[in-house]
Amino acid sequence: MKDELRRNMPLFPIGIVTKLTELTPRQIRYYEQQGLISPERTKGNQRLFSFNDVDRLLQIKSYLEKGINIAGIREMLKQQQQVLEAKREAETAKKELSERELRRMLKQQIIHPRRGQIPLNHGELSRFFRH
DNA sequence: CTTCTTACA
DNA sequence: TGTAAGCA
Repeated sequence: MKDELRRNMPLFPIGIVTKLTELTPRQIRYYEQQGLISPERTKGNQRLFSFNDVDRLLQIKSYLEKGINIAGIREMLKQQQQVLEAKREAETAKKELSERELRRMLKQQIIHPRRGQIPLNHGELSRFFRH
């Protein structure tokens, strides 16, 4: 989950990206103008690309080689982004369910302590059920 | 020297 | 898309 931040860090100037992708600066700037990528800028207005930007450029390149036009690629990325969003939501829902399960089990343990188990005191209880 | 924008072929 | 000009 912390990887996402790393992948979105503005790191490389356009010169590095041209070597990484085999695309010309002209092409890269044009794709940005077409809304296919949104690299950050330095205080001096220079573009700084992230790993995600580079990956996306490589993706754009392969789509272009397969004969898909800019408009088509824009839609592909849009849909792909929606899929990722749905995935994140599903993941979040899953974790919330897990927490509810944990709470339920804790409550169960407090209400019906098993033999040999030390009951939780008030401090611990309030900590677990504060929310 | 690298990058940026703008304009033209 | 390539290239040139004039800046930063």
